[in-house]
Amino acid sequence: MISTRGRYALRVMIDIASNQGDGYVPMKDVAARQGLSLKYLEQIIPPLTSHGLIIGIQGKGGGYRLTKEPKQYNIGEILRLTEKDMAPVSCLAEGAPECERRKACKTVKLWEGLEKVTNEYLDSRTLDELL
Amino acid sequence: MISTRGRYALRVMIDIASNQGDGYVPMKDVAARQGLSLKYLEQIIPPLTSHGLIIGIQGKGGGYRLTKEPKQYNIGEILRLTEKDMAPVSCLAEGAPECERRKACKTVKLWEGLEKVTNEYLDSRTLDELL
DNA sequence: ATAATACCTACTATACAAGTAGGAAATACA
DNA sequence: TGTATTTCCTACTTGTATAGTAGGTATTAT
Repeated sequence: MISTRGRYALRVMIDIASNQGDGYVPMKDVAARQGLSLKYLEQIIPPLTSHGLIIGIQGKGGGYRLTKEPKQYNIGEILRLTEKDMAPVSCLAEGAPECERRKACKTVKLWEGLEKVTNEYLDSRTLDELL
Repeated sequence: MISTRGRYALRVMIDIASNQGDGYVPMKDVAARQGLSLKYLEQIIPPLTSHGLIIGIQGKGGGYRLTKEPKQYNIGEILRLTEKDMAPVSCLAEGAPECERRKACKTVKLWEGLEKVTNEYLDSRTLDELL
C-alpha cells in the first residue's frame, strides 16, 4: 500500500507544477494549500532534490521548482524515490534478508510479476496527466 | 504490500492441492511442512471455508480439501479473502472515511487505475500455475 | 540586521501486523 | 463410552513502522 510519503510527494509535485510560474514555490505555501504539515513534507522531499527532480533554493525568495516539463516525469520515479519500499512483498524489498525458502518458493515469480505490472503502470503515467 | 496473511493463505492452498489426494489434509501437517504457526493459520483460513474455496471437516481424520480444480482458482480471490485490504491507498480501502478532498483530488484516478491493473494481473493467474 | 527559506536530525504516539494462548465443538475409532 | 484428533472461535501480547512533532542550522534577499 502506498503510504502518505508517496502520496504527499505527488501532491507536492502537482502543486509546484501548478504554481511555479517563472519563480520558486516555498514549501510553506504548498503545505498550506494542500493542508499538510510543513515539517513532515520537509522530511519527504529531500530525495526529489538530491536526484534532480526538483531544485531547491534557500533563503528569502527561495523555494522549489521543477527541472523538467511535467510530461517528462513519470509517477513511478516519484514514488520509488519517496516511498520507503515499493516491493509488493517484504521478501522482495531492498535489504531484505535472503529467504532460505527462496529456491523452493513457488510464489516468488508471482510476486515478481506483480511488481512488474505495477511498475509498468506507474512508469507509463506522467505528472502532466495529473494537472 | 501483501502481508503474511495472503502469502500464507496461498502457501496453504498450494500445500492442500499438493497433498489432498482423495482425503483431507490436516492444517497441523500443512503448518509443519510450511514451517508456519498452526494457531496463526487457523485465524487466516476461515474466510476460505466460509466462501466455499475449501471445505473443512472437524474431528479425527478431518482436515481440508479443495472444492474445485486448481486451475479454477484465481490468485486474486484467495488474496482478497484473506488480506485485510487490497487497496493500493488507504482512501480506497473498504470502510475508509470519505475523503473531503475527493472531488478535487487529482490523484484518485491514478490509484483506481493501479488497483485495476493489480487486480487484473492477480485474477489472471491461477493456483495450478503455482504447483 | 532581519526575515524567510531550505536543510538536518532526534524524538513520540498510535495503530497494525504477526503471532501466542486457551479453550469449545465436532467426529472417528477403540 | 471415552479418548484422540481435528476444526473453529475469541481474547490477548509484542514488536515495528507510519505519521507525524520538535528544535534547531545554513543560506540568501532586502
